Amino acid sequence: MSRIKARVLKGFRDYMPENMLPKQKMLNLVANTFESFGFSPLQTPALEYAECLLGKYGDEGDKLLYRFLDNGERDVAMRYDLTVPLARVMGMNTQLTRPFKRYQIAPVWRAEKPGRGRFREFMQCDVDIIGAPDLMADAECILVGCSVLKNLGIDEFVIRINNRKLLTAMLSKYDIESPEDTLGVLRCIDKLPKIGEENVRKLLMSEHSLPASSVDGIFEFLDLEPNQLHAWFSGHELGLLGADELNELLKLLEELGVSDYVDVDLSIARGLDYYTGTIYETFLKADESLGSVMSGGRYDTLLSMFSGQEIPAVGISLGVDRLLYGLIEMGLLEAQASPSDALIGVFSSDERKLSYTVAEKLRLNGLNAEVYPGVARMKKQLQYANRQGIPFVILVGQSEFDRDEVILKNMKTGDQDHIKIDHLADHLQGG
RNA sequence: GAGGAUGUAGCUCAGUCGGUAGAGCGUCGGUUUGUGGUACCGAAUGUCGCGGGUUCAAGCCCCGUCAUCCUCCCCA
Repeated sequence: MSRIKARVLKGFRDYMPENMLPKQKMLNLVANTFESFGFSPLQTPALEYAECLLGKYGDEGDKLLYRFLDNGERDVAMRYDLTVPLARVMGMNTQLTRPFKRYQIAPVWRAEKPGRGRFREFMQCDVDIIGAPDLMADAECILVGCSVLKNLGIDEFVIRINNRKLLTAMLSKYDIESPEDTLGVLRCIDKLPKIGEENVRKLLMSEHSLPASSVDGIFEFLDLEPNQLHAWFSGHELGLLGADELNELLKLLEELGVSDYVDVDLSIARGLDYYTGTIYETFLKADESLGSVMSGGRYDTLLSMFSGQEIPAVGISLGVDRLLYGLIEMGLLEAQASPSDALIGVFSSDERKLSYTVAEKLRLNGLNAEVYPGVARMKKQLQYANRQGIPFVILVGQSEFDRDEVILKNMKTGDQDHIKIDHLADHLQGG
């Protein structure tokens, strides 16, 4: 039999146990936090009709879809994010009670060129509120995001918020109206923290051939305080609306007690073009170079593509992999090869049933316990526990069992003691 | 998609002037047949990314190709 070369596709990864265990811990906590705010889980198919996804992400986005004909010649594509499938679900289930609050944690696929921290398959984790035009919904998304990070043990982070209406209004003030120009200029402004004001000015003038007066105006806008926005946009309806929205949101966030985590940053733009109002990105102070770990915004027009009517929507999305990386980097989560609290060794075939008895007893007490699957030399069994990072090994032979005892060995310190079987779970739970 | 760098043992890498390969770590075995992680002893391991060319001779030189990493780009 010829051997097949073992390999995975570029941009795709195996998720090994040592990473999956902390990741699942994190995701459980995230899901519980979402549910504590009344968000319900939703699951949608990996594969969608291509037409359901096309035209929602901009021209670039369409090119990044994994798209092909299935065996029945149907034009299909793998989901690119979780927001558009949600919009599709809303279009198919118009009877759903609104506001509809759901969360979804699932992989998405983008046929991008993979790079550092960028993959073709990655996990997204979204919470959205559909059918709530009030800014209270925007504020709630931000509040949930703060709770998630705090529950994960992160306290040093900043959520930068902005409003697309302000950006659109500001650009139209300088006669930048076409979608391509708008996006191009926004993308340019988005680079501000990365490349600095001078370079952004140069880019705006060279690549977008903006007059110096417009560029000056753009930077004047970027330096405005929230309370100056209203005056700056005087007479400009959309701009005034955006200014009011932003200030009202800030007031709400104050009421919710999360203002300390929030910063207004008028240069935040976000890549996807379906955002219509509030937008936000979140950075960990410990490592801002990680990029945004949580972002999103309001998209009041996207749903109309499926339902024919405008349904307001707002949501936030966690960068699961980045967040996990950050948590491990900050020492808040540890890589872990095995979920077991204890390994029960086996001395002989005659004594293995004793090991099974002890293991079952631990499981009934809510502990994770595994019996070594074989009658190997004790050296090998201990070595296995050691390599898997299992903190305790329990040895039980007939002589110990006859006295209702086991040997409990702490693999970190090397200490071992005879423990009554009835007290075993307490010893393990106590650490 | 554009530019740059790198591909040699499971991993990290060395390899001189072209003369068909080496170290450390890891793995396996032993010192301890009911005790790991530290110590000591021993062993196994290669289509030198792939294809072609130059040469008496190529890991090394030339051409092509593929893969990986970095930068630009874009994002989560």
